[in-house]
Amino acid sequence: AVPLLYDHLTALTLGAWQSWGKMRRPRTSFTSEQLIELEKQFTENRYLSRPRRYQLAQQLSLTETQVKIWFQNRRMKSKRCAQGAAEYRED
Amino acid sequence: IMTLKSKFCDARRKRRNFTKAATEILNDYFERHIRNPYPSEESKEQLARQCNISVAQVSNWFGNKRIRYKKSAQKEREDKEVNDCSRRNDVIA
DNA sequence: TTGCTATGATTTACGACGCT
DNA sequence: TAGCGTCGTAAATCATAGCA
Repeated sequence: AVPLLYDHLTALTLGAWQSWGKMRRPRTSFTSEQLIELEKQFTENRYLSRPRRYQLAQQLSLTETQVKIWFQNRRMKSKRCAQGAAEYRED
Repeated sequence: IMTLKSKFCDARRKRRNFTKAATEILNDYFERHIRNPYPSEESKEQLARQCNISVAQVSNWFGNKRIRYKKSAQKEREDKEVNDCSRRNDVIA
């Protein structure tokens, strides 16, 4: 089988990721302003509608995909925290 | 970096290294499954019990181990290449 | 005590697969 | 088929533990 340690480095390198169409976006670090607003919106509603996603992306200068993925990751994080807390109570 | 809010609810702040015994168990599993170092959920649970750490910590450990193992292997290959080149240059000179 | 490197945890970005 | 959901992970980065 050998799922071969996924290698993006070979494909990536230098700022050439946009030209080849299907390359992974380099990991960017969101600003604290972006994070604060994303968190605020997340507490309002854990799921995004298309209009809200578009508006938030515009407002924060992120792509809609980045906002969508951020919410997906954020939901996973909140789930991890919840089950971590549950585990702790069982001790 | 490190904004006020995250400063207090970040587990990075209070981490401890795992015990030698735990690290040995994890490393042993990794070496024995070096061709496919992806433990199943059940294996993770077993390792977690043996090491007295959480399943999430086992996942973190394997994630870190895989990428760092790969990087060290890459670096070793690069170094070897450089060595080969300079050895060839020595012969030429 | 200081400065580095090792190490555990967290953060972006996807691939794979699910469901509608 | 499009498209958003979860799950598991790669890779980069963070924060600090721990050692020379």
